[in-house]
Amino acid sequence: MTRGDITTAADPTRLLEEAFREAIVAVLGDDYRHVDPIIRCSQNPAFGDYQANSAMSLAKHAGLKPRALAQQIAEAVAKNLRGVAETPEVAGPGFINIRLKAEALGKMLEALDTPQLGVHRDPNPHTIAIDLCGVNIAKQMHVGHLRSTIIGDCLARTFERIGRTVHRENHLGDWGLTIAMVLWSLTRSGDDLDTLGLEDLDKAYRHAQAECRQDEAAAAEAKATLIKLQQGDTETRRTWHKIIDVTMRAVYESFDLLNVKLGPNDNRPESFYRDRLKDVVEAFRVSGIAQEDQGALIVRFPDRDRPLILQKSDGGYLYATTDLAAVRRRVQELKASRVIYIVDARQRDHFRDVFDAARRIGWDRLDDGSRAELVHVPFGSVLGTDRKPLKTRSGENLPLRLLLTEAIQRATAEVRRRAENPSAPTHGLDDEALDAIGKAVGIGAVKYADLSSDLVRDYLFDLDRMVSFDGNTGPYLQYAHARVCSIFARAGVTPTDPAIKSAKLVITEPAERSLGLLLLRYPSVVAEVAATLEPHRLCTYLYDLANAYNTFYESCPVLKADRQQLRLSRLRLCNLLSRVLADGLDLLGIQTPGRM
RNA sequence: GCGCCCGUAGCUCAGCAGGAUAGAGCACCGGUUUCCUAAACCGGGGGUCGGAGGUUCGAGUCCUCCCGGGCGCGCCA
Repeated sequence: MTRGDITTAADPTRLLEEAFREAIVAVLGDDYRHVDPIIRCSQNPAFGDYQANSAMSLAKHAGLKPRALAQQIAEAVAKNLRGVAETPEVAGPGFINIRLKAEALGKMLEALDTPQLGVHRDPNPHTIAIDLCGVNIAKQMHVGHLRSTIIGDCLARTFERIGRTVHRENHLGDWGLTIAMVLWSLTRSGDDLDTLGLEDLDKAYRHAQAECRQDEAAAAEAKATLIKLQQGDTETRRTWHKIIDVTMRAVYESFDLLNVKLGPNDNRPESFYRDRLKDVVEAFRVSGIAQEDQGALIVRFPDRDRPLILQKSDGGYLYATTDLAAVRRRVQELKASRVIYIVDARQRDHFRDVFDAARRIGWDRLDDGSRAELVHVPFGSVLGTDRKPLKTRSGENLPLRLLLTEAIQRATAEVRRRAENPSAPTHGLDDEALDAIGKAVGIGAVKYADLSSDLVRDYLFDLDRMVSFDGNTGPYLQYAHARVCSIFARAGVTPTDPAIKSAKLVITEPAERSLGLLLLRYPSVVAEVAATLEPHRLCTYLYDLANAYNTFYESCPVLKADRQQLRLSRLRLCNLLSRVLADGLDLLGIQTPGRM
């Protein structure tokens, strides 16, 4: 490995790709310089650590026999990989299997053992905007906001981890007729606004909505209130600010409880765009992209019946109008090359229309002429164990607080139960400490359950399963991490001890090897999540990693290793593992208590 | 009616821009260990990957049709 390999030194896949590309060129000629060598991790250890799968398709293209070509590539690549891998072997229809030398594996792991943990920096200088959370003023947060917030925060952390600047855009619903209905309802009732809580606002919201639906006079009053709000009437504005304060105070508490990196600076409410809506509509009108139809202004698309409505026949604007204003700002002012919407899958059609309209008018174009990627990350509903969307008995959305409180209670109960074991490191901790751990575990459980399967699928909110310390759960991962911490406590050394930090990593046992190979995949997994916007890939990886660690720990003595060199090597490996685990969990927004 | 999404073990889910005999967890059955270790680890049974065609050297993965479930569809957000 040369000096120039500093970034790839810890990433065998990249190293192998290079080596194979050269080998392919050596065998087939320069025309093949840009083919993908198709390097994959082997599923089965019997086939080595990695495999190159390109020979089969290349053979067809070049008119050669697959196995014969594979043999030639294998021979050519052997030279490039001297010192790194054993002699590559051809198997099956033309797979080339590669097994890393233990020595090289140790070196790569040492190269991974940096503060960056080998994660590559994304050189793209543009920012990324993530539309997430989207709470409504005067409404409690419910399960629908949960997913958007958790997923958005996770993706934001991932992008920040690879060096991108992220704008978290909390597109608050603080404007429009629904808000006006609440304001009207509150002024009429004459309640003391200073004593109002979010539950009261929530109630007013529902009552006002029901009343306006049935009673035309009420609807007219609400509309009048909207006009007062729009015209800046002092009293109305005062009430408006008040309900925003009350709502957001509770929302910030939820953010804090959830351990998401969101705050007042991330608020970009609908009202922020209110002065821009006229321009949006005008731009579409003068460009001819939008047309009048039955008194409304709409955009038609050649490939679908459904039009996008920009302006109602009464002159009012719609949420599509605001969304277009937001796209424009995010690309042109925030300079985002990716604008990502974390919104319920049911709004797929809406975003398709909005994005297509934005592209047609060119609002996805950046200064340098490139086009920003507008992408909707759709997620499924949260279902109860009865397979129906989570609702309260009265059929309303389940408040987030209720749901989180129960998760925390369950987790805390389990933490306490385990603390009764005299050999548990948590034994004898006071209530406050145990509660703090229970909170981290409960929230971690909810988040992991949310992030660990394909986002578009509906997921079952099953507390029994998600709070369990066994299986593919948040607590299992946190537990694996805590166990590593406890080794160091027992060893009486800190992970930063120079003897550990500088120890040579020696890979001997199979379990050690599997763990090492898995650790080396971390940088590419992070990159993969950033590319695909699929956090569950990271979850699966971390779960495999925790499993590999538990197996290693079972079969490889650490503190009682028979040689001092091996002991230090394994301690260093443990430390590396714990940091990768903690780093990965942090990307998921999950905390890692030292004991649990 | 039009459109979108989903269908993998009893249950909950993976399956990495098609690659070797389809993998986990839970549950079930059996074993090891009480250990440097916080009860963890190892093994087993269980699948015509919704169905039928097609493309390919190779399909759970791509294409077409069908079945089943969910969701959306002009002035709410």
